Amino acid sequence: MKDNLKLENQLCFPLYACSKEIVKKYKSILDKFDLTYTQYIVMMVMWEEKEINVKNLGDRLYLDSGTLTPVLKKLESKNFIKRTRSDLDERNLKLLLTEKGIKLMDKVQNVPNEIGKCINLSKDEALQLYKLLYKILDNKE
Amino acid sequence: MKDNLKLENQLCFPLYACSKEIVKKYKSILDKFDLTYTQYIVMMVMWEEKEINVKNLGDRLYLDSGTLTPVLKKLESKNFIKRTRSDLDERNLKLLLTEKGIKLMDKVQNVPNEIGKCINLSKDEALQLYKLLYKILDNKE
DNA sequence: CAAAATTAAATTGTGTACAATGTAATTATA
DNA sequence: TATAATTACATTGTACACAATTTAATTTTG
Repeated sequence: MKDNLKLENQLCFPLYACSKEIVKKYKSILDKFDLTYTQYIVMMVMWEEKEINVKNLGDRLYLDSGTLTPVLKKLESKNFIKRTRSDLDERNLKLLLTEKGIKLMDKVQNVPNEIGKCINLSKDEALQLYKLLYKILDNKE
Repeated sequence: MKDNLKLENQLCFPLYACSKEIVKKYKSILDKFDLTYTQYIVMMVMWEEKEINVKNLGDRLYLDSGTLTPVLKKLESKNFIKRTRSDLDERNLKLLLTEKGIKLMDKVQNVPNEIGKCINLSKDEALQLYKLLYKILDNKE
């Protein structure tokens, strides 16, 4: 058997496995805030943008409406966001933070720190990794 | 707003996004072999091991029986593997390659190469990334 | 040795992901 | 300006992914 099909020689497998393991870690941390990882990254964009439509949100998160629609409905049912159609263009769904959604930001302040503790990389290594990942991502557009 | 909750300052988000984008790329390449990405990495382990049980397969792939059972049934229905209980310990499900499963290895020889072309990293950068990812993974055990 | 504990898979329920398609609103064009 | 093309979002169908539970087989222990 040639080595090129061995799992240990793949670059993509550790990427896939690592992503899953870290999302799993997030789950254990986010549970107490009644958030999933996907809901959490949606909220991160909301805290930055205050107002955004599904299309632009999807562009930021590399997700499409098929994934986002149910997630956004869930976040609305939890009263973290509000969903209303734009007046200017009724195709656009305007996403807005609620009071509860704004308050959530304070509550999760320590999440990035907690996650950081689970990843045993030095500051320099983390930065290296960050740059390599964005180099791949930027190429895919 | 503090910067610690900005999406662009997270290390985990590009990991998550990158993983998804690459799996998507795999999908387009693996389609012609009637394989999904998950089925493909299961087959990679099978080609290496010839025979393995679900538990050990899951340890290799960071997947549990809840995920693997339906994937393995699918691979069996496509005649790539055979599933039989072990004689020595009936709790163990013995996974074996079929003739068709062995032949599949030749057909996908070029997949790693095709994927490589989608990732614009130098050999050195790819190795760096590989090491950083396994450093995180090894810590999670 | 019999009951308890452990182990391996399977099952169930929830939540993504994404391709493909559908629908309604808006924009471009003949 | 009516129709065609495009756009934004929702829906449908398929395939993971994982926590929690169940079931059956094996091992440990009192």
